[in-house]
Amino acid sequence: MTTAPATMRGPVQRAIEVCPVEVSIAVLGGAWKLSTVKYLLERTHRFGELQRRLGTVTPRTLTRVLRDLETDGIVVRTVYAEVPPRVEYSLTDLGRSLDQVVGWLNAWGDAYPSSAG
Amino acid sequence: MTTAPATMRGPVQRAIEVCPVEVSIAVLGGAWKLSTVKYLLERTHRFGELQRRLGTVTPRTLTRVLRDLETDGIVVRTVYAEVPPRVEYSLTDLGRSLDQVVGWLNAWGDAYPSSAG
DNA sequence: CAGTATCCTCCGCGATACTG
DNA sequence: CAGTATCGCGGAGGATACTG
Repeated sequence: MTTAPATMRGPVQRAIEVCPVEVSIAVLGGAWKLSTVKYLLERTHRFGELQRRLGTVTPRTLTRVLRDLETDGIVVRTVYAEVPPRVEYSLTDLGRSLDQVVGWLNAWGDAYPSSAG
Repeated sequence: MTTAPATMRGPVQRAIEVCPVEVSIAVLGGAWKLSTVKYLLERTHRFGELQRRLGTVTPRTLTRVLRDLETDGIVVRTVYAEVPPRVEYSLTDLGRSLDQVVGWLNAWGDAYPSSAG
């Protein structure tokens, strides 16, 4: 129904054997992934935009993050045949279905350190 | 207010510099962590119980997972001076505050593969 | 029962430099 | 602008064996 991954990444496959929450972590865990989704929930972004908003991510890492999210059916990559090159990243239906989840995790992470000293 | 970590693990510290969602991932990301929390939301568990319910986790890994969750203020470890030894793991207030999050992630992960082939 | 001790492998992620 | 190419390190997580 929603957008579906063509091939399944290893970590995701293995997670399915364990528990649904492990599937979520296999897809969304790892640095920069949820931050990227969070920005894409806001609006479509270009590669450089994402890089600047994320702050300290390297191009290589951001590329892999976006490729993973694309493989997992979260992100769609659109290339425009222009000069200079323009590539836009947006969310699939499945990606947009993360709206609530991202909201909760953002709120929980935001409240987290306040309980510490 | 809720239970607070005494010391802060490196990944969590670094995540704070980036985005609240990265904090959540720093605490909850990684294999077995959310599954463990999910079972502990159900009720208190002993070490061996958790190991059996998780299925294929090694003792070494489960120990580290539980120590991390303890350091991060999610889990409480209670040792009973008995023979044979008995150790029980339960959630802190902060850990219990993950109820909703775990529910969402479990539901999302459960629906995830159905959209694929 | 509830872990430790050792060892080892994979790969996530960063640093740096280069390109169509 | 939007990446790729190379290199390297640290740490997550498994395999196996042992212990208070």
